[in-house]
Amino acid sequence: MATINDVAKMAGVSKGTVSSVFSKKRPISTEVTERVLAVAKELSYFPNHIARSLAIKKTMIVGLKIPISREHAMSGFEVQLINGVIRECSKRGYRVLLDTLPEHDDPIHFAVDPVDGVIMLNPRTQDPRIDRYKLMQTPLVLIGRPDPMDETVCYIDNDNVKIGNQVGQYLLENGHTSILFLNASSDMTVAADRKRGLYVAFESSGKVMHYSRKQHGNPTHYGYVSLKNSYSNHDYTAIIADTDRVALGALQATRELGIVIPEQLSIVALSDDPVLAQETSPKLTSVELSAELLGSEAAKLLLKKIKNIGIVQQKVIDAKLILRESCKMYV
Amino acid sequence: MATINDVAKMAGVSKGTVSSVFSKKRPISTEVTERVLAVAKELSYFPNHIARSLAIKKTMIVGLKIPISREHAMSGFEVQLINGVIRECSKRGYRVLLDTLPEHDDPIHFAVDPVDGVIMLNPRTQDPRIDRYKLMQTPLVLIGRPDPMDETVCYIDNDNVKIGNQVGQYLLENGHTSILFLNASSDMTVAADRKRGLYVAFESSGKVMHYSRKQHGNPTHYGYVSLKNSYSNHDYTAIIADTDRVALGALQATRELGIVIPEQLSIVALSDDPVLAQETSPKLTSVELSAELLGSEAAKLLLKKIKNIGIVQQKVIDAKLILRESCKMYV
DNA sequence: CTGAAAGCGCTTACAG
DNA sequence: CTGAAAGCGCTTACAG
Repeated sequence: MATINDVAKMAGVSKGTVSSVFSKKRPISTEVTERVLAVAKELSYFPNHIARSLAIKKTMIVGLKIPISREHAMSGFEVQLINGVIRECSKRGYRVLLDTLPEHDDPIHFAVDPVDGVIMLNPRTQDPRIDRYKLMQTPLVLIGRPDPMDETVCYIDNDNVKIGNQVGQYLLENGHTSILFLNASSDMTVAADRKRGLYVAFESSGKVMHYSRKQHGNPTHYGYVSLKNSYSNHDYTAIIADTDRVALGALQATRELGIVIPEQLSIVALSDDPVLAQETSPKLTSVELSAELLGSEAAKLLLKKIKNIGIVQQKVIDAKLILRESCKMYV
Repeated sequence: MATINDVAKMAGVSKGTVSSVFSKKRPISTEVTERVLAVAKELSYFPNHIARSLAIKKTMIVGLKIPISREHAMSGFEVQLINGVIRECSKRGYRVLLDTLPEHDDPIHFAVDPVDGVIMLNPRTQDPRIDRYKLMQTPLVLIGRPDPMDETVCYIDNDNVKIGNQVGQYLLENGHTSILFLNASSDMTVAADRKRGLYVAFESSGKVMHYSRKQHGNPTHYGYVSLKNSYSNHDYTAIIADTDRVALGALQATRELGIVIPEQLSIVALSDDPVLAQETSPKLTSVELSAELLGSEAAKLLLKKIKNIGIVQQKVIDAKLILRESCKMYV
């Protein structure tokens, strides 16, 4: 690969000049410009992004830290979210470095990446990475709230307490008396928040709430097995599934069990791929988390923070319960 | 941000030594190691990935060029494909730089990116980027064949002629007499290839094939409008939809038109999201392109090529027609 | 086991 | 409008 030096020599100019004809940061006479361009073409010279980044300390790349399980495909939620950040970034000329590598807790392996800022999905409790980004002064925005809460960090989140509460309310108002909550795994703040919201709704109702947490593994399988194993011993009137894929598994179990939805059992999913939810039969009642919006708002905020490192801001994205066909109204 | 120089000075060693402590490329005494680490921690030093990349000429990042429309979400095909490359890359410690930016045809804006190689989805006809990557000696693998054909470039592809042919055969064998082919837009090699395969199947059959090409815009809308506008004037017995989203649109039109599937009209989709295809009603007969496999094989090949720039290799991924419920068998 | 120095390929004041 | 030189933050022979 030819370097800026090669073309400078062959064109008989300084590398500063070559640099300028490519960057247009200072005016160069047309004759020199043409000569340089001709030589560049002849030598197949292309500017080196890395060297440039090192010099100007900016890459026009945004890092997206998103833990994707090795075994399963991305969920609809993740896909939409990625979509949101890509779209927003691409609008402003940024590209996205997808980082799904398992995190080293060892700070020695923490390097400052070739990015101008990072978006981090689902920070863990006490996530050490948050402090590290602070130390390296890398602009950071979380999707999902930091735990413990820290108002000096930027984040975008749903109000998951509210979501849990709302779904609980809805079910109660429609006469449900016994529900099964198939929650996310317990290390996620969303799981805790939704559970809390739901509890508040049920607290004084006297109704029964069964509870289960996802351990690991295939979400569809989780939904399937949970229902299959426990339905006969309980009289659920409704089940709340952590995601649409969990709901899909549950749906399958109901078919095999001969349970008819929503007459004998209602299902609501908490995270929803709008196109999938409309194609299931019955169509899935679900709460729309607006994953795409979470993503694009996170990107917007990050890009703002990259321009102006000082700002700290949080934003909660509204979620709404979309009534479709999988829930029975008892009243 | 502290640099390697700062810690070297404060620890009273050379930067080569600091470098070695972090990279472990040459042995450093434990006492020096500890001192350096302590200082690094105190100064919040983190190695700079960019500087390192410049020095060693390697980034452990793979570029993925994938044109994603600004308006619509990624298709299931794209999602699975991305999944495949991410998974494979992440296994080997590589990260993925997602580049959805519109390509400048202007070679001036072509820079050598901070990547060790690139995967390019759907190269255009006469794609000038292919030559440019050759010139910059960046390992490249295409997903979709180069057009015109060039056996010196690495690529992974389905056999789209065969796919078109197979679907045509299947429809013919089942007694279909008039079909509508809702093809992809004409600038894609897949469109030409599938059309050719289909033609070959229909050639001597005496059956009618109506043909339409996607212009742009929403695929679901394309399927919806195409069917809605033309069904009354023709007697299609089957329609072939370029993707499952096109099929979804067509399905919607059939509902509004009161056409019952598959009794009055059969539908087969050419690109398929397995989970979606199973949730539609009726379940969609479709050909599985194995997008995830296309992605992971492309990544495998690229990683191989990064190790050994010399190799050139092509691979065709088998597609299979999955019979579900949306096609009637007339015989 | 460690250091001094050149080098990776750019950019950018400073000077003219 | 252009050049010479320092600098961005690392790595790596070479020498000891």
